[in-house]
Amino acid sequence: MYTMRIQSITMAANNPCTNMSYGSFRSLDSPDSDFSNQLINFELSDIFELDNWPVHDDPTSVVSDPSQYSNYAANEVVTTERSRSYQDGPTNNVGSSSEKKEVKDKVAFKTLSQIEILDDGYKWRKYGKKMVKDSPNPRNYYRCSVEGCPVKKRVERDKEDCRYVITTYEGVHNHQGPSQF
DNA sequence: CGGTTTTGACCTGCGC
DNA sequence: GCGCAGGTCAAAACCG
Repeated sequence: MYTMRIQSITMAANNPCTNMSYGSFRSLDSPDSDFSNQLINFELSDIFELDNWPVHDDPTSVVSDPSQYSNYAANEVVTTERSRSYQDGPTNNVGSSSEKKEVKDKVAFKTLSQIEILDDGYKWRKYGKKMVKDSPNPRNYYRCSVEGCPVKKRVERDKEDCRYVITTYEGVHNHQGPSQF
């Protein structure tokens, strides 16, 4: 589990057809972390699908061309939790054949936005809403509308600063995004 | 009329 | 075992 506040996101080598995009975070905080104040390179498709790229302060100005995200300034908290190490490769198939709990790829980010439903390019269906214990704001649960797609997301307002919306994606889309190139 | 939202009930995991 | 909290289900309502 890594948590960091992003100073900037730089993308390079976009290929919308393959979702194989690379970029880097520059972290602002996490002083205890190795990530502090250094660039973290990642394969974009590891963390979120291209069409899940966070919408920034002005959600009405969603950029449809991923190349325009290059050097996009941000101030978001990104938390990733992954079931497998991409450095090690997808070889961890030995040992307990049936894991009791399947840990899925998970990424959360905080966005300054007046609206909670940010258009990330996918079609979502709401399936639940809950009040959470230590927050005055309800948490909304969404599932990808595409049949068979396991991706879910949770959306809630930041309890500390309700100007922010916290979005958590879980899982990886098993289909092309609705915006076919 | 079909897809989406709403919302109370139900399920499950966890701490005590 | 019990209670709590988070997550999901599903029927009814809603909407284009």
